[in-house]
Amino acid sequence: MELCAVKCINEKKVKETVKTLPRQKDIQQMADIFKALSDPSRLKIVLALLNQEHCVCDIAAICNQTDSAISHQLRLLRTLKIVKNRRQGKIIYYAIDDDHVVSLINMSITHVRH
Amino acid sequence: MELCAVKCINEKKVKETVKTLPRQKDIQQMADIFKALSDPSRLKIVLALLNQEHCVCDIAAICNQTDSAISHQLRLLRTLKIVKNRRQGKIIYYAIDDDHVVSLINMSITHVRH
DNA sequence: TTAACATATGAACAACTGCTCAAATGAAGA
DNA sequence: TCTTCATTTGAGCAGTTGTTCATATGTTAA
Repeated sequence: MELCAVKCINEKKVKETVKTLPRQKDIQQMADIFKALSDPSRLKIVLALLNQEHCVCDIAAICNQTDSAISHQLRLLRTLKIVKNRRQGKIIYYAIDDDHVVSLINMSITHVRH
Repeated sequence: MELCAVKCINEKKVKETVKTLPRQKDIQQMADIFKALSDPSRLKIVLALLNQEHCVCDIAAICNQTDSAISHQLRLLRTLKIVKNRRQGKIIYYAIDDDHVVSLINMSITHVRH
């Protein structure tokens, strides 16, 4: 049914730029990583693990949150393969599992510090 | 009223890591930048502007969205100083205004491409 | 003026997010 | 076995987010 058609101001520029865009799938994947780091409490968890591995209840202490809240966030981070865990008896230790995320965070730290 | 106290497993590690954390204000600011890039349609806008400046309705064409939706997103990106705009008659051109964000995005592009 | 056009804005709303609470796992020691 | 402890899970919810729609603003040309 296509109506309208005449609307876009600079069709040439539009086509040029469209060519340079990543595939939608890749854009989604990039957004997913950024989203994982977009919540302050979740970012704080990742920042904490940047220093060294920690068990869930230590992370909760560091972040001033309940174990449950932390566990929910860790699950999300695990799904995105940003963190990994290992069990040692009753305790489960979490650590960073993605070097690219480390780079992203370090870059954003230097950004904040001008 | 402080109760509990005995709970944390490794108080030494906790204190160590707490020392390494950025200030809460900085964590919030980092999260804000990541949040700006965490929505696929907003990220697509920034990716488009990475190539060259565009007017609102061109961006809408590139992103397959209404002018209004794009305008709302651009306002948010402007508030965060990620994009800037200049007027030329009726038309308003938007462009990237933050080099750090460019670096972040380029890094995440190489990430997605392994 | 007036009309046409590009963009911005505000309200409304469905979808999503992060937290809490209660209950379930699963491992270790008594 | 039973109990304790660290962690996980699911439901429920308040708060937030992205979009749409209708309307407003501001610029240009007639």
